[in-house]
Order: sequence, then structure tokens, then C-alpha cells
Amino acid sequence: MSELKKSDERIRIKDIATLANVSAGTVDRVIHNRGGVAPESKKRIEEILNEMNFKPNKMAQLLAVKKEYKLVVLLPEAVQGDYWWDIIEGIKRAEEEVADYHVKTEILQFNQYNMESFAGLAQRLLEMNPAGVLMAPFFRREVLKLTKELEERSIPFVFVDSNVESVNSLAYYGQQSHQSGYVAAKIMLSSLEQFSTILLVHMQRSGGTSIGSNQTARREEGFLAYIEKYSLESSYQIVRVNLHAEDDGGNEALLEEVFSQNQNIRGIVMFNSRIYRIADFLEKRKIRNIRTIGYDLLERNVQYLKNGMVECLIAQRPQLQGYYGLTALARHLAFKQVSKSVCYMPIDILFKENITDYKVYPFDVD
Amino acid sequence: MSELKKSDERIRIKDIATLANVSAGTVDRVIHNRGGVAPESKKRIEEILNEMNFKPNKMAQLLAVKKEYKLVVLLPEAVQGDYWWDIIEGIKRAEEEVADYHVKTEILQFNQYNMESFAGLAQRLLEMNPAGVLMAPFFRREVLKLTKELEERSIPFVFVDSNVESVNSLAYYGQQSHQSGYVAAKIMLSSLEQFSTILLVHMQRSGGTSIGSNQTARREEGFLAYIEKYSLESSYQIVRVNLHAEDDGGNEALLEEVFSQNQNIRGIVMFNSRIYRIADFLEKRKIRNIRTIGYDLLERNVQYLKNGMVECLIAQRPQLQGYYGLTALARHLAFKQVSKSVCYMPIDILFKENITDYKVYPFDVD
DNA sequence: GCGCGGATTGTGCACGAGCACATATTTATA
DNA sequence: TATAAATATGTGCTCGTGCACAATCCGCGC
Repeated sequence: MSELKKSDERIRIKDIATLANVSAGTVDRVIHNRGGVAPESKKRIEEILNEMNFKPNKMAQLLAVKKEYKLVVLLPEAVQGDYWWDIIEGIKRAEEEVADYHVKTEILQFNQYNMESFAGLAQRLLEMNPAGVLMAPFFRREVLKLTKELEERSIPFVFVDSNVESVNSLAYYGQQSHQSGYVAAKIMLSSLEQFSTILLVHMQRSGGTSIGSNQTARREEGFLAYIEKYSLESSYQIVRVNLHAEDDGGNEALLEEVFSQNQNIRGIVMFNSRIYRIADFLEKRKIRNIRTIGYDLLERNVQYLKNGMVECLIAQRPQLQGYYGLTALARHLAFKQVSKSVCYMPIDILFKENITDYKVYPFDVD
Repeated sequence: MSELKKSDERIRIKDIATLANVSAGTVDRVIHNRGGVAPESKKRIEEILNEMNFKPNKMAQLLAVKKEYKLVVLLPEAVQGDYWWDIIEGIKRAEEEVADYHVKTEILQFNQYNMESFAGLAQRLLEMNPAGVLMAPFFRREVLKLTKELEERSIPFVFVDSNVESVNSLAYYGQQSHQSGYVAAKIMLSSLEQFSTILLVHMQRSGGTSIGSNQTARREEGFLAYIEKYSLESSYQIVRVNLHAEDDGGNEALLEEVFSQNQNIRGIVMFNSRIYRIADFLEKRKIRNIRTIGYDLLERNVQYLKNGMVECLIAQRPQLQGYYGLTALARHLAFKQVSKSVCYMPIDILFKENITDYKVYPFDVD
């Protein structure tokens, strides 16, 4: 005999069935619009469902359902320690957590300096007919082509890193790069004596393309925007230098030259993650009394932060972009929880004093 | 016959059992240390579990397990718009999400100015014999008494707001108040002309206790620490004023007086969430050209941020303390995922330019 | 009245883990 | 050696939902 639920317990399909004088199967048919139910029954059951505010047990649902969701991730190739690597780390973490939702992930990585590479993988992605897509939108034309096709096939997609506002993505997780540059300027210029020189260090590959994502340019824009906003152009002198990503010997020479030509350098900012190279230089030359700001918590950056050679690191938890992005897709597919949103990662400002307990994720699992 | 799992499918207890030539029941006994297993079998099974990296299916686990967990939350009384209110909001959100884990929550609220109130509820809490406790540790002696008892009963507990390092909590979620004051100083002092006056506004209840949590004092300490670190005491003049939480007419008079006595006020900082009161005053008096920094995203604060009367708001997502705290407890209980940790909320620095897409939570559910 | 077909509705198994109880195997004891 | 006791292991049901298949009902034509 079918036990009546206790008052405080969650209502089940079986309870609805009892109340409507039908079997669980019929209720199920109504819930899933599977047809084959007499109109009167359907109406009655729907009323009771509403009245009782029935919410299916997600656990039971996931356990019962055999549907498999294959997500495809489309990101640039990554090497350890770089921004994209971190994003992938976040994706892997999310992957483990959503494994129970029957979500599987495949990662495709393109060469970010080669459009054909992106286009080719976009094609391959479509052939895989995924249930959802997470991507970093590079090469606008190609992205539009891809998202158009995805929209036509009703495949949800999420952007990380940068957004493409004109298309209808499920969500976007990104960094406020401009803003972080703005903050960097505030920090740098506070208690920096007037008429000092500030050195902005850039870095290029041999090809001429700057390293990192295109976020670095935005950071610099933000930095300069601050200076402009408070009309500080005349109070500080800005000097730039271009280092080479590969060749370190040459870089030293370049820095030597800049320092000899600018005796009053009091601040150095680097908008990519390689501030440790500057710290290397400063330490070697025993140069003190220069304030340095960099980005990202590479091992070596953190060491220099702790020993004082780097004053401040700005971090934006790139891992979370991947983590949230994938989680959003999985939840959307498995639970129909729509999570249409734009969300920026926090801008973490790290000094010697607060680096110790810094955490990217709020939980340590396992 | 027991089907062999397909290579890419997730490994189940049954698979482990097959590999170890035992039944699922025996594997289950090993996993849960329930004893009654021959040493050789146990060893063999454990090896296979490790080798195969077995992770139980959470859905199946939750569905099977009948255990109910009652969590008790012990926080100060809250009114809408205040810090504790936000923490409770986060708790409620988490509550919904962990409802499927058979976790129920009860909130007890004490008068934060009255020790007996805390002690009484602590007693009541113990009588409820909860499965876990989330609390804001007020009244050190009482907290130690309570946590000692909890430890003896092996009831896990999580701190929010402030930490008590000497006891063995499962986790602590808090704000880096000192640090946020430090950052506030950086922001305030950048591009503030030398020898200006900075006004620090305090607020008191009629009783004499300052409002907000005891975080406000820490914020001010951080602010002053920055000034000290860069030896800026002589470059800026710091002036203080004490407003009353209740009486607004009197406050105006007080501010009038301060302004008349200090002609060179160029910056105002308030370490609690009431910066809008200052903005009210400034707007009424049509005073411009003063940089204001406040805390927390009250509706009115945000309005003033948008219209420029407040330059910067610092927010630390108090909601997340509650949200993470409760989630950590629930996961710990339901999944044995230990998450022993100290975790600080991000320090969000909000200007007119980046307030628009600000989000406390990364997902919009439902 | 019988049978057929379509429309409804009911039933039973699967999902993976937990757990109580049943059974098998070994060891101890008279 | 028989038998109880202790140890070790296996079996089968449970949780709530999804879904395939089975069972029923009703009306119609012959």
C-alpha cells in the first residue's frame, strides 16, 4: 500500500499520483508532456502539481536518466604557467564535479596566431555535435560563423576571456582587464613622488605579436585612462620598453639602456605575467626603491612578492572562468537552470601582507 | 551476469567487486570501514579502489542515504541592509541548493550587545543536538565554552566574520578587513594633493558601541597602517568625527562644525556602510571636489556611486560568507569532503565604471 | 457477442550506493 | 567429530524518477 508522505517530507511523484487517483506513470507522462493522457486526468494532475509545488528530486533524476552530454571546449593552446593553462585547470576541476551529471568534456586547442587553426577546429567541433560549447572567442568572423551555426542547432555556448555581445550566449565569464589596469594605476601612483618616471614593460614574441591574451592591452588602456582622468600626464613621465619573450640576454641589455637613459624610474608596471623577469633584473643589479606591479600568481612572482622585490600582484583567478563556464553549461543542460549572465572575476590585489591565505576556490575538496 | 563496464564509463562499486572477486557488499564494507572483512580482502580491495581512483556517484549516494542533517546557525540579529542580513541571505541561498542533501537549517539570532543572549542561544543550540554549526564568534569566553562542547561531541562547526584560531573549526570564511582598509588608503591617497585633510567618519549607537561588526575597527587599522608604512603622517592631516546612528539632525550640525574647523578636507572615508549619509550631506550643501570612499553596496550607496557623489565603494560579498560556510558544512556531512580551510572573500573595488555588471554570485539560478 | 484497434493507464525494471539480513566459511570448544 | 560461535561474504531491498512494455478500457464494425 502506498504510504502517505509525512507532512514535512518532500513531495514525490508517487504522492501526486495518489492524490490524483492515478499511477506514477501517468503523472510522469504529464510532467514530461509525453502525451497519451486523458484531458481530464491531465488537467487534474497539472493542478495538483502546481498546488503542491512539485519539484523533482534531482538526485533521482540524474541517477535514472541515461542521457550523456558531451561538451566541447575551444581554447588556445596553453603552456604551463600561462593564463590559458589556468583556465583549463578550472575546467578540469569543474569536469570532476559535474561527472555525476553525465557530462563529458573534450578540449580542442587552436593556435591563437593562426586563423585557419581556429576555423579548422570550429569545423571539427560542429561535426562532434556537442551538447554545449565553451570557447574563447578569437577571430571575430570565424566566431560569428560558428555561433550562428550553434544557435541554429540550439546548442548553448559560453564565452570566457572576452565577450561577443552581439550573439546570444548562455553566459560570459571574464576579467575586467581595463578596470584592473585602472586599479593598478591607483596603487602605483599612490605615494609615488611627483615627477617620477614610470616604466611600462611590454613583451613580444619574435613574430611581433605580444604575449598573453589580448587582455594585456586592455589593462594598459585602463592604466592610462586613470592617468588621463586625473590629468596626471604632466606629473609623471611614462617610458616604455619592449622585451623579447625568448631571449633573456638581450633583455638585460635593453633594460640597462632604459635605466641609464632614465635616472628617475621609480615605478615599473608589467601587464602580462612576467614581472618576475624584472624582479630578476632588479635583484641582480641590487636596485631597490622602485615600486613594481605585475599580474598573475606565478610561483616566481609570488616569491618576489614575499621577499619584497615585487610590491603588488594583481590576479583575476583565470581558473574560475573555466570552472564557472563549464559548471554553468552543465547545470543548464542537466537541470534546465538557465544562468544567462555576464560575470566578472574578482580583481584580487595582493601584497606581501595578504598573500598567505590566498585561495582561488572557496573549498578544498578531497 | 555482471556486465563489464565499458572503458570510458565511470567505475562503480560493482566493477570494483568484480575485479576483486568479491561482492559489492564487501567492497562497501571496506569503503565505509564497517569491519568484518578479511585482512587480505581488505587490502586487495583498497588497492583496487586506489588504482581505479574510485569516486562514488554522489547522486546514488544521496538517494540511498536516509540520514537527515540539521544544521544550526548562530548569528547576531539583523536588519535589512546590514551586514548580517547579507550573510543570512547567502545562507538562505545555500540552504536551497543543499536541500537535496537532506540538510535542514535553523537560524538562531542573538543580540550582539548582550552576552546572556548569546549564551542562552548557545545552550539552546546544544540542546538541539545539530549535525553541524555555523556561527559568528562573539564573546570569546562563551565561544570557547561552546566550541569545546561541540568538539567533544564531534560536531563540526564553521566560523564566519571572524576567526578563532585556537579552536579546531572545519573552516573559516571571512573578510580581510585590515587589508581592505589598506587598499582604501591606497585609493584615497593616490592623486590626493599633499597636505590635504582626510576626514574619517565614525558612527555610534546611543549606547556608545560602534555600529557594524567589529570589522570596521580593523578596516581603520588597515587604513592607518598604510599611512604609517609609507610615512605619510606628516603629508596628510587626519581628522575624525563621531556621528550618531539614530539622530540625523545632530549629525548635520556635527559635520557643519567639522567642515568649518577644517577648510582643507579633500577626502572622506567611512568604514561602515553608511557613506550615503555623507553623500546626502555633501549633495545638500553642494560640496564637490571631495573624494569619498565607503563600504558595502547598499542601494543608496550605489546610487551615489553612479552619480559621482561617492567615488569608490569597497565590498566584500558578505553573502558569500554565509553561502560558502553553509555549503562547506553540507558537503562535509553529506560527502565527507573535508574542506578544512581559511578563505577570505574577494575585496571588490567598485567605481562608477565597473558597478554595472557587478555580481555577488557567479550563477543566476532559476 | 466477438474481436479489433486506439486511447488510457498501470507495472516493473534500471540507475548506483547503503544497509539489514541471510548465508557461507573458518575457528574454537566440548 | 560434532557443534556452536565467530568471522567473512553474498543477497536483496531501498531511495525517486524515467521509460519500455503490459494491461485495461471503450467504441465500432461485423
